[in-house]
Amino acid sequence: MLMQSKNAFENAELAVELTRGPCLSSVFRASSTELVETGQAICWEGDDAKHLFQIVEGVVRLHRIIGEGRRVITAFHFAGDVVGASLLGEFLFTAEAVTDCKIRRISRKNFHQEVARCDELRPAYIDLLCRENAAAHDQMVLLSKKNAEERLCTFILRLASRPGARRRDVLRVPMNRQDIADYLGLTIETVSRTITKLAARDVLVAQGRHDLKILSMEKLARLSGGADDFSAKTCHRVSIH
Amino acid sequence: MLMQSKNAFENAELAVELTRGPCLSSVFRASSTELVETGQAICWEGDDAKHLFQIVEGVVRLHRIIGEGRRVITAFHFAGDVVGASLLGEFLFTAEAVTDCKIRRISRKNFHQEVARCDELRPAYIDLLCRENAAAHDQMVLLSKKNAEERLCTFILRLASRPGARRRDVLRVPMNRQDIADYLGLTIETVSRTITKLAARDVLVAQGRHDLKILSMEKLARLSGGADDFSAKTCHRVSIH
DNA sequence: GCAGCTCCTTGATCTACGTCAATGAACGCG
DNA sequence: CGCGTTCATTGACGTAGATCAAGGAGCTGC
Repeated sequence: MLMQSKNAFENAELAVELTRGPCLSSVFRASSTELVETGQAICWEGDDAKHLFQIVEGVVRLHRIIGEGRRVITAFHFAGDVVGASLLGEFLFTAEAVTDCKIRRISRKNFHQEVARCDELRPAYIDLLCRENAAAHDQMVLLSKKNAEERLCTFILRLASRPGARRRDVLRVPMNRQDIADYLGLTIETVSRTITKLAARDVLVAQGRHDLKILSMEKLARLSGGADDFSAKTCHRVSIH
Repeated sequence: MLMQSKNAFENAELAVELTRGPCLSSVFRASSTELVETGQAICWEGDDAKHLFQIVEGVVRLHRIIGEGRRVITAFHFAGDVVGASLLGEFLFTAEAVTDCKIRRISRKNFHQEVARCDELRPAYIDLLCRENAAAHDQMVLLSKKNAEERLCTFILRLASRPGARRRDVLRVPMNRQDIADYLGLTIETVSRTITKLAARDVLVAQGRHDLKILSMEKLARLSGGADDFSAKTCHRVSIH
């Protein structure tokens, strides 16, 4: 039915309303959507940051290359997320589509004009910047003090906490092992081994390359190493149940 | 004597003008300065973020505690820096004085009123948030992909790039080894051994606990592992001279 | 349905860094 | 000024995770 075909779209809008308030999303509403195929870049590290993007559908990774073949994924972004808000002059990352994506763009100039013009937009923008900062801090903690198992569990919890990411207890993991490894500061082999180990402990089971069946959210939360502001919340949520 | 005491003050003002423009600093100008002794906390992780602080003099570390005795230092801040700008509800870190400090504070409410009121303040505030974000990204790269030597060299370069941090080729390092280790995601022993190794290679020499004599900025830059937006700049600066 | 990818898993080994423990240098205090 | 405390260095050893290498599983296209 109509509902069905409109669904992904509506979900994106909904996600936006829920996470950022209606405001920031409305800036993009006038722009037409562009299609970006899996693997294609949306913008490049070092380029002039002339645009901001909103992800309407799909998953995007942000990465930086350092030296010979070292890649760091600094963030994943999902439907409703805005990419490029926290930039001054140039892009500090390359953004690439992890899955086929629909995006909208707005020029940096227009964006800032809109933000300056509309009093309700400004707090939403500040809010976004602060959230990005908080996320970066959590990631610094993860990279600095967590072991492989804690990193993986934290990552899975983050994914699982997105509304609609789980269908029953099956979690969709759109990115491949290399993406996960580069995000968590590990190798592909360690990610793989850690998943196997978690399966042996009845925490979760891999079902194909892109699905994880979560057997125990409690164990996952306990193994995530805490103090990440997110897992703290999850712990809480879990212990209340 | 009065001159003397006013001197540090003036320098802080100057540092502020240079790094942030006159605007954000002016918000704090009405506030009286408070003294914070070495080791004392300025605010605590988890507390309501009711104030923002500006460091007038001294060095401050921001840290988070995770689990049993794991501490992550997410940033160091220096004279002129504003602490607590990128927060929504509560402090995401504990801030402590690394050296004796003078600080000023302003209530979050007043701060946001001022920012909303003054059109010139807003870009300065956005600018600050974006810079913090960029710094967090650089740190994520460091923690995720750099080895001990690259981390240390990057850190020393960052310190050395602050105006006035070097007296001739002697760099003041106000923090102790544990602070450095917790900032770089290493242990105190590894930091110590790495300094020794750099000394053996004629890159630098430790002079007491808190001074490093830099023997070759070029080597330092080469060993820092690049791609950190900072070290790129430094490389440039060095190669021009 | 099988050929040929790409991506993932598993195993064997290697190593950078952590841990544990002892010694030595700096700084404050009586 | 020497004594004690704190902080830093150095050494011996252990280990989590990287690296290297060999299958295996899952798509894609004929």
